[in-house]
Amino acid sequence: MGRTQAFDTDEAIRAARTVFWEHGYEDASLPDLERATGLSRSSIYHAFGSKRGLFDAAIKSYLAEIIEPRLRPLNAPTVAPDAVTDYFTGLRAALARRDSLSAGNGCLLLNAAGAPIANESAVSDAIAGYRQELNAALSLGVAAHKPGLDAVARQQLATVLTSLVIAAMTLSRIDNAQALATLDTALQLLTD
Amino acid sequence: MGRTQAFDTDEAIRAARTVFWEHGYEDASLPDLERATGLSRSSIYHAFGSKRGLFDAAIKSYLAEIIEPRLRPLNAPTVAPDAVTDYFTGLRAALARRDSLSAGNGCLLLNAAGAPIANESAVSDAIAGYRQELNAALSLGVAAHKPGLDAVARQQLATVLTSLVIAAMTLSRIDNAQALATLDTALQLLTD
DNA sequence: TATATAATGGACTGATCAGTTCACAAAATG
DNA sequence: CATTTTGTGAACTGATCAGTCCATTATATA
Repeated sequence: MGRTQAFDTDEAIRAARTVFWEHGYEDASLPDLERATGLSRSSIYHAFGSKRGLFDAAIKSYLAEIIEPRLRPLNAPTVAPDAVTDYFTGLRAALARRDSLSAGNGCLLLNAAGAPIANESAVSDAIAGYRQELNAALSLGVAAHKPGLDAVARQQLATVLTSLVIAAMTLSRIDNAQALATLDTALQLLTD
Repeated sequence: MGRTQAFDTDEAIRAARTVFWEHGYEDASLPDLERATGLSRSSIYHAFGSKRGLFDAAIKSYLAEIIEPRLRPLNAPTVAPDAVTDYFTGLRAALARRDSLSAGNGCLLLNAAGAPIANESAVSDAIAGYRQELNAALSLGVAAHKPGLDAVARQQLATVLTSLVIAAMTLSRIDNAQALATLDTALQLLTD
């Protein structure tokens, strides 16, 4: 029996995820990733096969640990009436904390949407899937928050809210105030 | 008196603009730019100083030739009631033409928002300014389309429409159908 | 403790990057 | 037609890139 792996795989992925989040895929260099993970190049290649393999793992980690927890109340068996507004106030708070990764770097997935890596179908599928899931979750949240709405109006509002999220995350890097104002608009729409 | 410049500067910028639009700033290589413009490296550096200088020129060209013409009816001294809906049907048509640069590559500026080049303040200022102008123009269009709306509701609708545009452009690379559906939602909101 | 197994660090590869330099070609004036 | 001014292409520079490879180190078992 040989030695066992010294580092924690998930921890390494989290460290790499932060690098990709801050720099994007193409601008994240292997020295950057080595530094952040504390692993040497050969260990990275042994464990993940390639930079792409590590990025794919980072995407899965991002979905599971960043996106999914925030959407969980909206996907619960019974959805609280305030779950949608809670989602937006929570996201707003994250963007308002100027030192947070979300405030400074927006969304790992959406940032990739405009980059060359988005030409890889595995990546673009992940982004498109994320948008779909966000929309579906917000639609459930809207249904719980405004039970009187018919299906068409509910879907329309869900699409609007989804787009407000996407726009806010896109803008957060560029203009924090505009990003916060965008989320405030979402909250206004829900309290009208 | 020496010889005069043989190539058309604006034409060269347009060619470079297409390269940046398709590849983004960091992934557009100088050989790519040489090929597209038909200029040699030294001519590019002589005329534009650097890759960044050429990119800045491409941004200005994009704003002047792509963005501004589409917003012009919304910024006219008197705005037609249908100017907003025309804006969205026009943008939708561009995204529906699958071979168009917008359909395949979204927005040159918004793509840059998630890239490392967005850390340059000149670039992020241009993107933030574009979003502001889009919002202001759409607000004027909303005012002409729904004169009865009070200022708060008008600004709220303008922010929603702005975000729908941003989301649609962000998605166009990834999922054309979702991008078109996003713009359809904008048209629904305006005809309600 | 001997041995097998796997993690690891560092040197290396070939490609590509943005940017520089320079000798030469082209054209507008006198 | 000679001279001056400037545009231009190709070769070059040093840095950095992702990825490979191998000798060495560490550790879990028998």
